[in-house]
Amino acid sequence: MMKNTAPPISPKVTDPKVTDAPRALKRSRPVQVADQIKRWVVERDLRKGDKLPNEAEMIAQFKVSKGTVREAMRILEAQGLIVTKTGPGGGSSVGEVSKDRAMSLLGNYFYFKDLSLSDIYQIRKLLEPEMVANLAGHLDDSTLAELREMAHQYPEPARSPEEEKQQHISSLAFHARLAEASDNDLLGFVIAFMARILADLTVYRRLYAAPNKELWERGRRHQIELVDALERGDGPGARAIMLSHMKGAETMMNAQEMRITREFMAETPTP
Amino acid sequence: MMKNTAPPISPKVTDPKVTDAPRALKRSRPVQVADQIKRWVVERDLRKGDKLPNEAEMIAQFKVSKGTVREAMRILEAQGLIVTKTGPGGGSSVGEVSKDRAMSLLGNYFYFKDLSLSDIYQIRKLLEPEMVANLAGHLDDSTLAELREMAHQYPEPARSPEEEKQQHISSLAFHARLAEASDNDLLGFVIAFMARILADLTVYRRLYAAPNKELWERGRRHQIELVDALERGDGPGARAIMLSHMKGAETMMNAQEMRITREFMAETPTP
DNA sequence: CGCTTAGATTTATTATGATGAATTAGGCTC
DNA sequence: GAGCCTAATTCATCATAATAAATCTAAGCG
Repeated sequence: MMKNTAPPISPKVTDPKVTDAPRALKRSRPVQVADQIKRWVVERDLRKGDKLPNEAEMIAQFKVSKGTVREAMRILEAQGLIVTKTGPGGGSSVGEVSKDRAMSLLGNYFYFKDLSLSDIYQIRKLLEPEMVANLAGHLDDSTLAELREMAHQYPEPARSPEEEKQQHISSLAFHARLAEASDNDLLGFVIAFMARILADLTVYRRLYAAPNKELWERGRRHQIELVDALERGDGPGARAIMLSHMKGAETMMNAQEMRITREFMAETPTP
Repeated sequence: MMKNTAPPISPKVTDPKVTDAPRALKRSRPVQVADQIKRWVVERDLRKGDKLPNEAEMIAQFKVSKGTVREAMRILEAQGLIVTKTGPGGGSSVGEVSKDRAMSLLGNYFYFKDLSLSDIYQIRKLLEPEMVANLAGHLDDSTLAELREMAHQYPEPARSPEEEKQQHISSLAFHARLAEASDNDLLGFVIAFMARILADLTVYRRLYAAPNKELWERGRRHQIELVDALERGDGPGARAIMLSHMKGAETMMNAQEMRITREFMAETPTP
């Protein structure tokens, strides 16, 4: 598609090559080159795995030095848009942005923002029930089995703070797994992102629920009932269970007054 | 400025051959350096504006060449974590990630994801009513005035497709402005992000509502009533109006079956 | 005295070329 | 034909030098 010559997209981005003389915007050359490569990719509708020209060609194409090209590549690589390999058949190619990287980059933004737990739970209470209502009856057997296993992973209440923490993280992984199955990618992403923030809080700030046996037991029962409801396609039931679960979790967390992790999110190296 | 003396941070210059850790990842040197700088920043709890060592010091610190340091800087810059200036007193400093950049980076992720309009509206219907309920009674006069002006900007139905488009974008800007005022940064961000996606769709794909006079008039009335409700602190009323508005907007959009923009989100150069 | 501006200084930016490392493809041996 | 070895290709890193941009200093001018 989009085969013809004229680019149909409005170039509100100040093209530094075209408008070079009068309005030299103070974007560095590597950034300009990176932008040009982005446009180049979009215009050709390249997809994951499609290859880009090699370094030498780029140098010739853009009339810049090798260092500049390399810096441009690093920019694109940092954004997850390309991957680069050495050797014959190597070079740079289009790489789809991983969910992990997207969450890390977004996490960097909220590093400066001081999110509160109630901020997060306000959204969780809205989104997670909706998501499971969508999911009911739409999960395949292997996913259901996986969820069921996660729900049953800790049959007993925690006996140590460390175990408590593990259970909390495991519970968040349960939610992240649900999010992964969502048909609505944006909904799933936001939910998974919140789960990750909470997990990071748990790890870095030793945030975990006070060892309240009753609340914990109810949380576990919720997970199991939820999987049941999902399996039998009971959307409203799943929604209700999740809402109840969110309220319970919020109660547990609210005991902890806590601010968002002051740590740039590390990218988990999963190539 | 910076206490001189010994290099304070562990300069575990990982010689690519001698990686002490068993999980020796094949991360390139620029990436390693970038990671170390990130750690360095976090450990000192540096904030926006705090300065990093200059190039020469980094070269000495990390025992790498100039080019490697520059590539590392470009990585951090691409993520919005640092800004660099030339000249005396220049160099690199910590820069907080702008909302615009965060949205662009996240948009790159969804570039590959084919979001649908119904995906977006499913979430809007949940989040936007909640947000305005929070906002009621919490807006200062200038914000209210600003919103009111936006709501009144187009007193007449559009007479041309181009005007229609402008009105649609203006309406989205109204929602983005609301999101900006949200106390809940995450909630505000998600809503602003969706508004931006829809705006990009409008611009790039000529997506705008069919010129339905009645629906448009209702949308406009909604905005005005909403500002009124916000001003008098009527949370439930604001919520109801927004929900109704979202349903109306969804109806308009659903006429268009449309997929998300196939365009990397351009960063608007707003320093 | 105050303002302007020419120059010096600091710092990043770009360029060039040489050497090294990683990976694959193809050929060679058995 | 399987497995190893060599060679070719491509990026990765380093080193050096020249350039450009921003700021500071202070001389010069009115």
